Amino acid sequence: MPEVLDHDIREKFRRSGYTLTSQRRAVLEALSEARGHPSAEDVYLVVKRKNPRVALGTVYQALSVLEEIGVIESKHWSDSPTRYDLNLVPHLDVRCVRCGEVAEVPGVEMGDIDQQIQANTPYEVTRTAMLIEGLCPKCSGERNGA
Amino acid sequence: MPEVLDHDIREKFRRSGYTLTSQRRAVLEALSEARGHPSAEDVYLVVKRKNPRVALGTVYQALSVLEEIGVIESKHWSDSPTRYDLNLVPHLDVRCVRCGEVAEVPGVEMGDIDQQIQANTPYEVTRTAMLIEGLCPKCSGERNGA
DNA sequence: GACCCAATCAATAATCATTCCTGAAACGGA
DNA sequence: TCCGTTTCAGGAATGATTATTGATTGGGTC
Ligand SMILES: [Mn+2]
Ligand SMILES: [Mn+2]
Ligand SMILES: [Zn+2]
Ligand SMILES: [Zn+2]
Repeated sequence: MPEVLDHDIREKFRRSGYTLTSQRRAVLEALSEARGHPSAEDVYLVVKRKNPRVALGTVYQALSVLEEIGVIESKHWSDSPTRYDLNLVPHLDVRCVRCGEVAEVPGVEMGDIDQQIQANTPYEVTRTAMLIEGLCPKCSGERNGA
Repeated sequence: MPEVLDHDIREKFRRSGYTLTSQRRAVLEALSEARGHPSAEDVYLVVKRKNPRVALGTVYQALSVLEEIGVIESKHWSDSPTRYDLNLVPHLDVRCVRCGEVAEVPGVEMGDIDQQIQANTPYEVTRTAMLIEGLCPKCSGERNGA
């Protein structure tokens, strides 16, 4: 198991005032095990394997705290529960509309889109995100096969 | 009232095989009246003013049909019900995280982002969208005033 | 104009992700 | 150890959306 709880994470907890409880640690570990982009439910199932007493609500709370202090990120697709991501480096993710699998899309240059957006609206822009849907190779192949 | 039911729309109904019922026409009209980016509930309230018998479920059904045949578009933000838009020209919209108001963001050049995305994933990309959140001028001003 | 059939509708129940609530437990400092 | 605060587990509640179902409608046919 990689060193999930590095200095950076401990520091973010310290600065935020939140305590690093065993449940929050467990959620963090589950998130790094389930190397994909798990939903709250997915995380819950992993956490429960080691500690059957945790409730789904607790996982939601923990995820919310972790996101608030900037340790994880959430991504939202319509027609799907929220997915969580340990990868804090800005990047794009694509979700298969058929099976739900999420994969990263590296190497896309977004350029100055964010500045362009801010320059063209009187709103104070607080968040921008690229939403990508598609068919994964497996589902794309099965479309009229299997 | 502008000519909402232009040739284009009638033609899309004809080609799809769906019939242009009074309820669907009412939803379309409500959508063009509520010149913003109304939710299904918003549309429902407008429709109900003229025909109190329509049910919310009917509005959802009508919106779904209208989107399917390409007469309207839906946009999704987390923490908000789906918004519907008569403006079919590709464009960006920003939503105020405080009051929920949606406004268009003109003049942003997305460049070849979509091609870049498709070139960098084995997925067959079926949809991309830019999600923008912010504070509208009014809410931004009130942040530490009013 | 009466009749027929398929499409559509209204009303309501069900679903599902997420949040809220409550009393109990754990933690940290005086 | 005692106290106040934070966190937790469990379960109920919420809110948007979808599914179900039986009734209604409307357009074509005789
Ligand atoms: Mn990712
Ligand atoms: Mn718009
Ligand atoms: Zn797939
Ligand atoms: Zn606002």
